[in-house]
Amino acid sequence: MATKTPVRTILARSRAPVESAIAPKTGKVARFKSMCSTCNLRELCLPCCGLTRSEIDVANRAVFSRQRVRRGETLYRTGDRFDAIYAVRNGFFKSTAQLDNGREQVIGFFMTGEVLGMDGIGPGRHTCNTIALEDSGVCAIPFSSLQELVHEIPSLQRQLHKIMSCEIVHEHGVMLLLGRMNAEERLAVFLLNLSKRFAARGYSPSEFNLRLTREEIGSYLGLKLETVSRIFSHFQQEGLISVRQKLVRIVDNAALERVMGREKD
Amino acid sequence: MATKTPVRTILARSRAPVESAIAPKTGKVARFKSMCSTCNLRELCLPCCGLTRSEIDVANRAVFSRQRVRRGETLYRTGDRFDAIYAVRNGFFKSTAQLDNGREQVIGFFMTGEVLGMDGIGPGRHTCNTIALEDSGVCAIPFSSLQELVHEIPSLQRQLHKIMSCEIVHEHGVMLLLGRMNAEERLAVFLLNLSKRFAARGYSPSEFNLRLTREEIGSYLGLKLETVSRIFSHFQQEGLISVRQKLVRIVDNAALERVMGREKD
DNA sequence: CGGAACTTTGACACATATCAAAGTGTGTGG
DNA sequence: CCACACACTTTGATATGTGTCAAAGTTCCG
Repeated sequence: MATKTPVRTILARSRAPVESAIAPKTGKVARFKSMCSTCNLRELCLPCCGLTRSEIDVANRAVFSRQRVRRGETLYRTGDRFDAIYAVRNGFFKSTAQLDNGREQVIGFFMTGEVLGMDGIGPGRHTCNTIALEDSGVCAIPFSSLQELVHEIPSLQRQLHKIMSCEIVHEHGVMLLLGRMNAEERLAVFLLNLSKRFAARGYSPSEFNLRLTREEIGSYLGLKLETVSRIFSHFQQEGLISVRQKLVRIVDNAALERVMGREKD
Repeated sequence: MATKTPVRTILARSRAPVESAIAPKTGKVARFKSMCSTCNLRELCLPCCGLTRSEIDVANRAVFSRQRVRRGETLYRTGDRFDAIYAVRNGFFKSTAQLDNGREQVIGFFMTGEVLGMDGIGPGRHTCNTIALEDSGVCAIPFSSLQELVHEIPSLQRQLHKIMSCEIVHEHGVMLLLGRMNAEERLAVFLLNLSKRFAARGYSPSEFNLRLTREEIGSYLGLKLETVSRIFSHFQQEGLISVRQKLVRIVDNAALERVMGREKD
C-alpha cells in the first residue's frame, strides 16, 4: 500500500483497533482465532495501547475472530444488524453513507490499527457501508464481549471512550473541511492527513499509493472527480507534489501546508 | 424558546443528557446540587431513560452540579481542560470549531436533554467552544464520576456508548449535508431537524423561534448569510414556510421534505 | 490484444459568494 | 418613553469557483 520504512508509532489520530474473539456471522471469507497477546498490532492498536500486561492477559480470555475481506468486498452494509466493531489488521477500507434518494458519499477511510463500525452501537444497526479497497484483514470484536471486558478492565473502558470521542473530533475536522475550505485546501489537508497516517504505520510519509479513484477522493471531499484531477495537476505544476496515476509523492510538504494559509474570512 | 404544547417524548436524535453532582470549577454563575431522581428531565435524559428505578437510586449517590449559563456566555472553550460532560437542562447552545487561521464554523446546536462536551474525552482538552444562545442551564457531569457510575450500572454504560455513537451518526448526516446537498436542501433539512427536536420536547413542531442569526445558520450549513436569507425568502414565496425575523413557521411540512427529492446524482 | 475503467483537459454553465446599499429590529442611556 | 446606535436582515448586481458535458488519452486486466 505504500513504501515500507521502519517505524512504529502510536496513532495520533481518530480511530484505532482492539483485538478479540467469539465467532461472528458475516461469512464472506476465512476466519481465524486470535489473541491480543500474540497480535502484532499491539503497538498500533489503541485499545491495547493503554493496557498493562496483566490486563492483556484478561483480554486474552476473550478470543476475537480474524476475518479476511478481499478487495471490493463489503464488511458490513447499511441496515445490517450491529453486533461487532472491527479493528483493521491490514489493508484499507472506505465507508459510505447514502441519502434517501440514491446520493452517496464516502464518509471515511480506515487503515491498519483503526476501529470501524461504531456507527452501529446507538442505532443497533449499521448506518453506513464499509468496503475493502484492497485485500484486507480485520479483527471482529463482538460488542457484547467488549462491554463485558470493558467492565473488568477500567483502562480499556477509558480507551473505548477515547476512541469514540476521537472519532467525533475527527469528524468535526471533516465538517470544517467541507464547510469552510476551498477545493485546493481540501485536497491539501487530505494528502497531509494520509501522509501522517502512513508515517505512523511505518510507511513513507512522502510517497504512497492511493488506492482510491479520483471519484472516491472527490466524494469524500465534496468535490467532483474532474476537480480533484485538475487540482492534482495544478499542485504538480506548482511543484508541491508529483502524481502518476495513483502514486503520489509529496515534494514540498511545507508548501502543501501553506495552501491552508492563503485565505480570508 | 418555542410555543409550548403538551408532549413528552424520548429523543429520537443524537445526543441527550444525564444528571448528577460534585462541584465543578467553571465559576461563571450559580450552582445547585441536584439528583437524578428529582430531575424533571428524566424522561428526556437519554442516560436516565435507560435506567430502572433502583439504578437511579445508585445514580443519586453521585450528586451532579447544576450550572447556569447566561446568553452569550461560554460554557467551555477550545483548550480548556476536559473534566466534565454536560447535559442541557434548559436553553440552547452552539458549538464552534476553529481552523488554525481565524476561520470558524458552527458545528452543532444543542437543546434540552442533549449532551455536550464529549469532544474532550479523547484529547483530554476541549476541542471546540460552546456558547449559550439564550439563558440556559446545564447539569455538569464530572467524567471521572461518570466512569465510576457506569462501572456499577451496566445499562448506563450502554447508554453512554449509545449517546456517543449517535453523535457520530449524526455527524455523518452533517457530512452528507455539507458534501452533497445544495443550499435549499441544506436549509430544508435544517428546519425539519429543528422541528423534530422541538416536537420531541413538547414545543410546537411547526412554529419556533430560532435563536440564531442568519450568519450562525449559514456557518453551520456551509453557506453565507445572504444565501440563507435569500432561501428563507424563497421558501416563503413558495409557501413552504413563513418567516418574520427569527420566528419561523413551517407551513407545508411535506413540501419541505420534498425539497430533498428534486435532484440528480 | 482489446475493452473497460479511470484520468486528464477544455469549453461552458450555474450556484453561491461577494460587494453594496437600504431596510428593519433591538437595546441602552438619557 | 423616546431616540439613537448598532446589529441583523433583505435585496440587487456582479464575480467566481466548481460543476457539467464532452472528448481524447492512459492504464489495467482479462
